[in-house]
Amino acid sequence: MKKQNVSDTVIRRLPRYYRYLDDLHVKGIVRISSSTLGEKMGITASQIRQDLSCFGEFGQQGYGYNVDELRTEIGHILGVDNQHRLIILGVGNLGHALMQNFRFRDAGFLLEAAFDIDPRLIGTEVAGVPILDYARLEEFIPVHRPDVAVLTVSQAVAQSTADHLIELGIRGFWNFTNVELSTSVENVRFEDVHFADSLLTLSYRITER
Amino acid sequence: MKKQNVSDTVIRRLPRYYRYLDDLHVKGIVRISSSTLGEKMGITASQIRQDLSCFGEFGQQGYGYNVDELRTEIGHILGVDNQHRLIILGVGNLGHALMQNFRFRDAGFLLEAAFDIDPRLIGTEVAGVPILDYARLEEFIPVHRPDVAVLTVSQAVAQSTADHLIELGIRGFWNFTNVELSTSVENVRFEDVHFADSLLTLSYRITER
DNA sequence: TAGATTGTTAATCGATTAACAATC
DNA sequence: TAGATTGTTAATCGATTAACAATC
Repeated sequence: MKKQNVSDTVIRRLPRYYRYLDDLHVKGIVRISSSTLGEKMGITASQIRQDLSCFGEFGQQGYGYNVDELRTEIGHILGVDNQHRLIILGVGNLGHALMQNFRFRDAGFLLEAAFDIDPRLIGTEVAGVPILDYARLEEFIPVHRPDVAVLTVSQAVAQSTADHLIELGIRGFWNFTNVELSTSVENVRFEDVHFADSLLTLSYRITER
Repeated sequence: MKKQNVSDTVIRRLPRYYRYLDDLHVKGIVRISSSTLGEKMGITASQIRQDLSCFGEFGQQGYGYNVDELRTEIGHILGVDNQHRLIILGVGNLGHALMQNFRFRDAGFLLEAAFDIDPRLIGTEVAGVPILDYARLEEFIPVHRPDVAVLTVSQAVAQSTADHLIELGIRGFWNFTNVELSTSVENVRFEDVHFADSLLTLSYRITER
């Protein structure tokens, strides 16, 4: 029975299921039971079945789950076959690293362009993706209609850049600045990658007390 | 009354408190109540007081909290004044970006060196930090005794690199490879930064259904 | 003193685990 | 058919919120 609103706790586990299932698939494993998967992942079989039940019925009694099928279903739930379009704002070290290394395709995203204000970067390409002048954003967005903006600008301009992009219609932000963004506009989603927060929790855990 | 084992949910909120308090401190704000802070952060005053009570009593009835004092206390709990030492494994785009941009100092870490196998990188420096030959790891670690290794190597060698480092005594890993690491050695902590998982949750949230 | 706000206990809510009938 | 394993309901556990006496 499908749920209306699935809790954030469940959503945050989906990519992990997706990764494990993809791995099993690559290894040529065809079927898996919730208990075997649970063992591998270090969680209970109950949790897996409970999580999946939010979205439908994907298994078969006495058999378990077809790995490829379940992987595809979870991918679908996550929206990886939606071909979301995305742009990068700020081609510093981190923006550049993402352009060069991150498999946007695997997450179902198409990287259309990157933007910067540095004249030495504008007009060049990284991994086949053009770096355009930030000033040309306003003409670019209505034409290409990207869904998501990756924010790899400096902290100082993070909020103002976001505001500008929201005004132009962007509704999803993958935020790498160590700033929490906010807006009064409806349906804008921020996904923060807080490096510092992550390292600090590690610091806590290795601190003797 | 201090708790023995503080739950992970609480720990993961501490860096956020730390950030907000630091911000208030920089803005020159001296005191704050749990309700005002809660409003700013979008959480309840109850939660703040409950969270803090795991570690001690930091406020004063009728007054609230001294911003600078509470910030310092939370920093202490997180271990930022421990001067943890850290090394980077793999100076690709991402390793390089972290060396150049990330404020390790602010998180209480001292970046001692980076390691790579590329002869074009070995012997050079980034932001004043030397890049050394991976082959020299075994002589380096016993001398400098780093606490944490940042893993920015390729997926393919992630687990084997971790195994090697664990053998040499490293007990904390800040893991940027999209692989989940494991070990049978006690007291080893992994903190994963899963870019793909993060982007996939954003994908879910912007997908119409 | 009166008002404000803490730390903590109790109540509520949500998430995880266990149990089991249904069924492949 | 018998064994295995699902999806779901019920029980448990943990986390969040509310309430309030203590007190600055």
